[in-house]
Amino acid sequence: MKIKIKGLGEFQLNPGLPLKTLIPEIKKITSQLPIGFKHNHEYIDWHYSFNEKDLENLELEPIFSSNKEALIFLRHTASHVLAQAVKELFPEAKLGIGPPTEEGFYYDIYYKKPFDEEDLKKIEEKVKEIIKKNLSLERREISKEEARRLFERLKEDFKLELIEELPNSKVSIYSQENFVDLCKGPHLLSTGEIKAVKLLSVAGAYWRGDERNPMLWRIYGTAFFSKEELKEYLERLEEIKRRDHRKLGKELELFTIEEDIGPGLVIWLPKGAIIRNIIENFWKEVHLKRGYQLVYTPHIALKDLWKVSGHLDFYAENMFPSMELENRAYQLKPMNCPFHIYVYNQKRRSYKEFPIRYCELGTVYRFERSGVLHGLLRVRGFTQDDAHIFCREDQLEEELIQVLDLVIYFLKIFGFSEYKIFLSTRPEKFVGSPEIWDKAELALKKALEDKGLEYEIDPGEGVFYGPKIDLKIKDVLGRFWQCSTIQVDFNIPERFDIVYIGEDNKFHRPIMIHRALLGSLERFLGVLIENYAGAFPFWIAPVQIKILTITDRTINYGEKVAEIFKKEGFRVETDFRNEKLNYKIRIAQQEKVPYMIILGDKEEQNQVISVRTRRGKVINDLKIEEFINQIKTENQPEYLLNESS
RNA sequence: GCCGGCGUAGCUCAGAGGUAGAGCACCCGAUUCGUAAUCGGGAGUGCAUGGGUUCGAAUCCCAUCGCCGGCUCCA
Repeated sequence: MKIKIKGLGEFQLNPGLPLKTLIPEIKKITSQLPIGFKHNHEYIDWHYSFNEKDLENLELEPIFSSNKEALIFLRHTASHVLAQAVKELFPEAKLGIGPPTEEGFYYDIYYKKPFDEEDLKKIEEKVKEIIKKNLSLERREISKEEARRLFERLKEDFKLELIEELPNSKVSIYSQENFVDLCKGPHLLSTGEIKAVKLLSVAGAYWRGDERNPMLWRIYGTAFFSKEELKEYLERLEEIKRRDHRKLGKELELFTIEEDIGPGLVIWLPKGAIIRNIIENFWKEVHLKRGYQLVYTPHIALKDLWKVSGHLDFYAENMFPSMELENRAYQLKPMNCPFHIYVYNQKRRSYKEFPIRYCELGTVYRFERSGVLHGLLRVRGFTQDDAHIFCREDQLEEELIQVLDLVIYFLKIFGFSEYKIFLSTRPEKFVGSPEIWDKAELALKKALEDKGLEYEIDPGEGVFYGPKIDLKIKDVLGRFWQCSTIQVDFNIPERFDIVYIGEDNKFHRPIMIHRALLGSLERFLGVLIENYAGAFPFWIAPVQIKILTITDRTINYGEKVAEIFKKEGFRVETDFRNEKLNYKIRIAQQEKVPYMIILGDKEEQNQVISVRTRRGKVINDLKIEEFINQIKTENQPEYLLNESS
């Protein structure tokens, strides 16, 4: 039978024989063997064999080591090597699952005691030994019955559980040396193809992610086709550590989370608060321009409000418990929506008024389990850049498009031009009828398609009152963060029975869109800190200019210059201390101040300034007005947008 | 919440049963020095909190709180 390989031609392959029997033949054509293949979105490795029926019209797409997908083969095999190493060192260990991931691979393994650093070291050595032996892998398809017997003999309880859930009557197993694992592949030809591997950490993980199940030990590692790539990856990890917003937040005095105040509760220090203030002002300005109306609402409300809204039925586990006063129960707000309903309800609404857009930087409190808190990215009190849009059904799509437009505008301003978009559909616990949900989901879909945005469906991940679009933004290091969310809601308007008078003089129910563009200011600022590595663009830098004197003689001139810049509205600090210039530059550099103005006798004589940027560029003898003009443009939020386009 | 690790001056960290230390920051003094750390001096912590073991605990044990890495969950 013939088999086609894209770009390499046709080959004679006998049914039942693995692809790797073709290697001598293929080597005649190319010196570079593919790592594996792809067919109809499925990965196929050299160990696959086909029957006659499979082979009809089969054309494989080769995957070479330069292709990102080749890493899946590599890392999957690396995880098997890891499992083999653990089994050799700890024969009683029981294997869970061991898949490749975005960045590497892991294997979940049950053992009577946790693996510590020492164990990890030993395991890594063993892994390297196994790689060095360059063991060939084998793939076999066996019946479920046979698999059951095999893994019973091996006492692999978790594998037995997996076998029972596999849909086909046959399952595949991969082996190397005396190690065998239930696995659908794909894998490398042999362990020696793993050129660089490193085990990174161990952590507990529930079997199948369910907290009712026993806990296994998850060993994380990563692997590459070359040592250089591994080195690059490890350097990237270092870079991530350097950019950690918790570390930078402390160093740059942006915010603090104090044990005495409470976990997940943020204090904005002056330097962080000014950034937040600048962003908030910009945000308000843009919203007012785009037809939103600004409102303010309280932080607590009577418990009954949350009964009506459905939060107490569907969201209670995320809410702080209520407090009683004068026989009435109050509730700290986890969302702003019910309040905006009351803004809407201030008067009888006409169809002519729509769309009505209320926005608020609303601070909400949500109870998050202690183990999930993480710096600014996951907190218990946060301020959403929230808005609720009330509109008619015929306006829904247009409004959604405008919201998408606005969110893309905001993200661009902050340097985020890439994102992943998810459409989250109806969850298990929901309010309203399935028909209404379908309608809402369709509206979101249409808006995305109108804008030509690609998206993935996230089944069952909607909020209890409606489906949503989430945007995950990609930062400079290629990591994704969820910030923006756009939600359609047909339900809460119904629960609060809000209406408007239509053209037909009858009551109608408006539709509500909930949306947060930056998400929460806390999380967004956390992401911003990491994205800019603390070196904020000029318009949001807490200190924009630092004035450094060379000797005490120029302090007077320094004060004069500082005054000029302050009067122009720039955020200026001075360092007139009796220290060497080098020292002052070093400090300003560490504070990541965009511009240092350096003043000595020469500058004073000519009434000019010397400027040093935080990137080390020096411009001597600048006229003050000239520099002011330059930084005035740079002080605009849209400055970077225009620069890059 | 669960699993593992950690918790020493404002910050970064050393000390691992014999009574607490370094660098930076801070205060004082000298120096007035042109693009990433000038020199000298001084003050400051009783080791997250509570309990226990011991002649003696920052060091060992237990509990609580918090943080870190994961699991689960989310803006």
